[in-house]
Amino acid sequence: MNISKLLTEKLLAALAEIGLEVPDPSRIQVKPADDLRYGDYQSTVAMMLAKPAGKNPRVIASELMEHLDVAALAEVSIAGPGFLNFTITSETWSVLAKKQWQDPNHSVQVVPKPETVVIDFSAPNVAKPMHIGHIRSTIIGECLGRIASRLGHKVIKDNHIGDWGTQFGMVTWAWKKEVNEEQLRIEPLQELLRLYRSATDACKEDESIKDACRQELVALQDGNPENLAIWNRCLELSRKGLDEIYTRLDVSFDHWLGESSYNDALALLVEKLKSQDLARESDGALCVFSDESGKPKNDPFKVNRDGEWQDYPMIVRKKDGAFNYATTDIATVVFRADEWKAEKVWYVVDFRQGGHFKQLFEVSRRFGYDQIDLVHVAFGTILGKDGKPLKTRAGDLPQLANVLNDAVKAAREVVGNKSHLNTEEEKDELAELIGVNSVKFTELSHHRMSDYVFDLDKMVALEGDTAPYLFYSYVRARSIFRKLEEGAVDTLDAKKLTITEPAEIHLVRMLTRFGDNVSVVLDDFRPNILATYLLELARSFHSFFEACPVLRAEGETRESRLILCDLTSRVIKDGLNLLGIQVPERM
RNA sequence: GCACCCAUAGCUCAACUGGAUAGAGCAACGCACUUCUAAUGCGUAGGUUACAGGUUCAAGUCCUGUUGGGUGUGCCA
Repeated sequence: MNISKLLTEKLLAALAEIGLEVPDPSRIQVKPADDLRYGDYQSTVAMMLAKPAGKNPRVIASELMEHLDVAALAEVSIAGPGFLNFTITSETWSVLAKKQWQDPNHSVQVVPKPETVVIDFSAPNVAKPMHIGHIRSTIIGECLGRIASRLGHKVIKDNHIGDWGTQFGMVTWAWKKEVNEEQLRIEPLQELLRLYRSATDACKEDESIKDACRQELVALQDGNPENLAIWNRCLELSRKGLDEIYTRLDVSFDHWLGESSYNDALALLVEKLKSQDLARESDGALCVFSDESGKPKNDPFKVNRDGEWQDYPMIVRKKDGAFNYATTDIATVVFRADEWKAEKVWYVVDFRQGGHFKQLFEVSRRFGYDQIDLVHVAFGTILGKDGKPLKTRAGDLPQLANVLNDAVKAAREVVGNKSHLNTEEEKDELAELIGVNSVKFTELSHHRMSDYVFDLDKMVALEGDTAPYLFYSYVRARSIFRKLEEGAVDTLDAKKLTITEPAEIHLVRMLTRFGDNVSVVLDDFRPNILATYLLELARSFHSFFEACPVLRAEGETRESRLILCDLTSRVIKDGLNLLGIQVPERM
């Protein structure tokens, strides 16, 4: 039981007793206090109800206080214009800490109604190495998947790779002309990238080559054996490279149903769209237009040009007969709903595709898929130090593998200077862990919609709001137990838990907020809430660790502090794992 | 032009969805290591939350407008 809910129930009971009418009981709650000077929890209920009741909020507050049956839990006081402040007693803190320590879930509550959630994330184009642009989707998606699973949902992580689009026409065109089998063996991803670039360069110079590339794509989609063979080899080679990166990032998928998986369904789908009058021909293409039901301003199928609202349809079949990503995306919704019985689909995709998703969701709804909850989990841009979208000197997006290597290199220097580890191998391993996870943690600690500057030095820095800071608090806590004999944790006795020092109380206060901070991430798809929470928890642990000797304390105090160290390290490890981050045992 | 997103300390970012005196980290300055890992802690300084109105007992948060930036805008994904 969560203390906030418990106090809310008590408050509702008190409201009923004094006979005050409550218009919307769901809005009555006792929340963690923003400012610890006013206690641990607070409620603004007296001020909310003052006006409708025609009473002074402080009067309501004091009536409530008289009828609040929380003496065993907290002290209550009235402050300011009518706040009810709850100060949790140290006995209650002890009980809460004990419960959480004994709970393998660390008081994370599963949802009452689990749902089937498909998470569509990462989705790189094959035949091109992953670049920095893929990091946000990949890391956020993995994190949301872990948290949703933990909260009891049935999660299906699907990597909807781009294995069927225009870029394949380009690669195939260049492959036929100039593939280097030697290079393909040595550095397959780089060779594929070279072919792709060669084709894009050629297209820029000669329009007819663009058409040739399109023809290669159409041939592939029609099942031309040579094109299919090339496609298969590209896929195989790319998959190897992608697996390597995903392993390094500790990201996994349940399915890899790329665009190609839906190819066979597209023709029939488009016929259905036509027969249901959802799609019609326009300029040779087959399009879905607005149903004219709403204001043009909010209509995803309208666009304003020179003061006039014009049609802006979703094209489901191009005039050359080929299907595009809109078509596959509709087919994908249908498949996920029909075959997987998905109740929710979360698309973790760059915000620039917002318009596309509005159209997709609307078409799905009109096509009869109106029960499934489709969400575009959008995110912003990663910037370089110049404040512009991150690019290499050559003007391309940096490859993800190179970025990770750079991060590990930077981490290695820091580790070399600071680490307590003995061997170079251990230090290399730690640098890999810190480097990769610093990139991940930086991503997850930002609000997903904000653009942020990619600054390697800051990510792996010695101090500050970083992954190493969290690692350090974990390692510090665990190091205590290495000083004890094996199995010392198992003999700890939580019956004797005493929490009295301010630093202890503050640590417990932070620990008890873990469950809520995990749940709230999914309210608006905000991993940064959990990341920020963990930093705050780590900070309160360091304060505790400086202020309260553990091994040198005696009796119940020593026992209690050992338990706090154990619990904190477990919660930090658990929380980081939910973000998708592994912790080191030593550093 | 129109639509979407963003604007908070010198810098990088928070603010539990409307609550009290807007918080952290970096950078700056001061203090604390023969003491459980100082990759740390404690302290000082730093703000008209872009601007102007409105709603509310209460606004960084909601609404309207303005300014500045990013993005999108018919066959790429």
